[in-house]
Amino acid sequence: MRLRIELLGVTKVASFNINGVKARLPRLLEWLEETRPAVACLQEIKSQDEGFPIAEFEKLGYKGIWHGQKGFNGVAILADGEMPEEVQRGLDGEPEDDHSRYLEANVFGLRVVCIYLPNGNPVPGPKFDYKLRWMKRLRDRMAAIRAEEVPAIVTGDFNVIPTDRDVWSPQAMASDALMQPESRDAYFRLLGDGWTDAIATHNPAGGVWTYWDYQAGAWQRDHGFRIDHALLSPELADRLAACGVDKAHRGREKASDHAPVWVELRD
DNA sequence: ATGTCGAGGGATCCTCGA
Repeated sequence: MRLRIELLGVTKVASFNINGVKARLPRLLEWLEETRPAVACLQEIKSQDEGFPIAEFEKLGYKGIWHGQKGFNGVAILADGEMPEEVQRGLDGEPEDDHSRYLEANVFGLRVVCIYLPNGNPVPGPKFDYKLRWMKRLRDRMAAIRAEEVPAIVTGDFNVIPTDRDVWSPQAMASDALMQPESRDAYFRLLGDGWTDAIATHNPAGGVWTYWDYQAGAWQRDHGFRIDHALLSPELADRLAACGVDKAHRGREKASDHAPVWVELRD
């Protein structure tokens, strides 16, 4: 019998852009066993629904829901010993949008939203326009969740570098969609609506990265930035006990280009 | 200036997306 996390008085919710669930499976299973989050939100599973290896997670005691598609994108929510109750998949407002980037569920008394926000490069262009429209649609949905006054967390790969303190070199990234003023404005509008950026709150000086490119020796040089976030509703913000980045997992063999982020919420 | 992955289609490489 595993030590139940409830005994510790906290619920750990983690997010991990895994960059391919099949390619990453050994690393992902090892991360779940070592860090044992109550809830794990996954992005970029890059798998169709029928190819998602749920049986491997069930062996570790996790249950889950997922929203995949062929080739790229795809999100999932796993929970330790409890089946997430799905609330919504996909965002309203653009019926022709067939990207699998949004999954929302109730689990462990929390509303958990797992997102993979569009990258938006190159700028300008249709992909950047899509990113900004998607952020508007996300804001609308998050406002509706706020109105429900439930303890809620929106976590995942936001593909937004919030401030210059969140990137190793603002100059090197200046033309990137991740830190355009429009991207940042849309992100800070979410915070202005009452959501708390957990990692930023606990690390006001910045310098925390969640992503290091595979190219140009970015990991070895610590050329990273912070784009994976956990946003807490007012009902949850006061319950934030700790948060962090599992940075060491980025340095392992066959690692994702992202490191997991996590929060611990007092019960 | 450049440096890498993962998936998919169709082929022992190319394209796309990041």
